[in-house]
Amino acid sequence: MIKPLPTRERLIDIAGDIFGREGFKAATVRKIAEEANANIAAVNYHFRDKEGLYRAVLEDIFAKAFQKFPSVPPPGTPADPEKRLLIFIRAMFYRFLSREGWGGLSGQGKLIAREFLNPTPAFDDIVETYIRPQKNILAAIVSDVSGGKLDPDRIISCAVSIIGQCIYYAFAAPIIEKIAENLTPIEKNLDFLSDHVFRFSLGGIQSIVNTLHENNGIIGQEVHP
Amino acid sequence: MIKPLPTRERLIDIAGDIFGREGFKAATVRKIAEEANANIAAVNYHFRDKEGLYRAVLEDIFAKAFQKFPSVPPPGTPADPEKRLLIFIRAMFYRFLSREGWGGLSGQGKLIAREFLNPTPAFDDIVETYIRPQKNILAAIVSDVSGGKLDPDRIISCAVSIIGQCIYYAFAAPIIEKIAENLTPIEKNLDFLSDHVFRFSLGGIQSIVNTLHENNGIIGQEVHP
DNA sequence: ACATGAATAAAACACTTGTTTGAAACAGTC
DNA sequence: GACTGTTTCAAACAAGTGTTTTATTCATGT
Repeated sequence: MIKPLPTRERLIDIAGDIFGREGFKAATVRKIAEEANANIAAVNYHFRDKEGLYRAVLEDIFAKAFQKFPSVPPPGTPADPEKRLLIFIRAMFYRFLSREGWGGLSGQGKLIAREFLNPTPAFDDIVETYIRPQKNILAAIVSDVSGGKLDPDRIISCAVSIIGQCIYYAFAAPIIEKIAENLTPIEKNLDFLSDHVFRFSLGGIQSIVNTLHENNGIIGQEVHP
Repeated sequence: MIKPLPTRERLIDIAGDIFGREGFKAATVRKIAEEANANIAAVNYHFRDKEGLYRAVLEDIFAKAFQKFPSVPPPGTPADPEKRLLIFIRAMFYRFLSREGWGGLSGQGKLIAREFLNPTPAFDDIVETYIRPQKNILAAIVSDVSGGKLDPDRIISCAVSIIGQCIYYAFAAPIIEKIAENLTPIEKNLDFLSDHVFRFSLGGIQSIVNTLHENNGIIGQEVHP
């Protein structure tokens, strides 16, 4: 016999899914309350208003996922730069797409994607608490992998290239499913995808290091437009 | 003296912006009509209903952008695979982010991102008409760049990695702006960004080719979780 | 000048939305 | 068992939504 979650928790779980699937405005408190088996007024009682519920959802989603899938190896585990890169990439995939992460209630992943697209005021705190530290971790890894040969701007460019690949799988899953069935980012593909992005990115970084001397923008100057 | 656009066209332009910024549900026909200097009833008169307007917007956005920034060199222009890759990447960046593309009325880019996240029925046609052919073009380029050494699944993986990098810049622009000011994907950075993604991806493809013999999943097997 | 159809305008309609209200049910304590 | 604070519930409210209606203006061809 499983103890049922209290109303407040049920609301947060369901709301994360519905907010993500339909967006803040389109999601209605009526539907959220109904699917959570709660009364409509429960939202206002527990969270003041709809936005209060949304803030609670956002905080909950990030706290749980980063706790469950940390981006760095456990303390005391020595790891060379390449291995740290793989760990980082894999954590990202699992966080976004595994059943234990945001892939289970699949709307939750979309909620975050929506925040990237149109950050709400509530997201400012999240950026500082979770996103920026992640950027710094990855930047350090990229710097190490490149042997310290890259300037800050190029390090960040590479970091964005890496994150972009990972997030795109989560973000564009419905389209990927349509035009590349085999790569649908579901549980059993996560290791393959992590491995692919890892290798692709290693080569990418190396390539940036190797072409450092070339004058930017010379290549293909005559390409239109 | 510039001839003012007819109401129908003004509605499509403005609606693309507002739909993108706020989402289909949150965007109101009142606001769209007001900003387009049109009457509220004009939407229903010209497009039957709100969804009709949305469909018109979607079709318009894709038609214009792909006409303005084609992914392939002009007919009769011979180009080696690498050059075709650069052209493809650059076209993507300009389509998404330049003032002449979807970056001007910046909501339009977001509208497409929203469709990737949550495709509406109206998007099915777009996928077949525009997206799938793009996938095939890029797949052919990747295959050529790799010297024909990659199997279909890996080709598509690489293609997704490339597209992911490009789209991520458009999609996550607000966050990138916050944590990596120098790389804000605005007009003057597009060539730098195209060049970066081009080099990164060339190295990435090469790396996938070079590690073809390795058994998938062996690397980092003991990595948690 | 007139007739005809397309385009615009203001007002009204039916419906859904988030929120509030006041009463009822529940839990724990003395 | 009565008291108290917390939680749940059904009903009502005010604001905002997409759409329809009806009348008016505009453009064009004869």
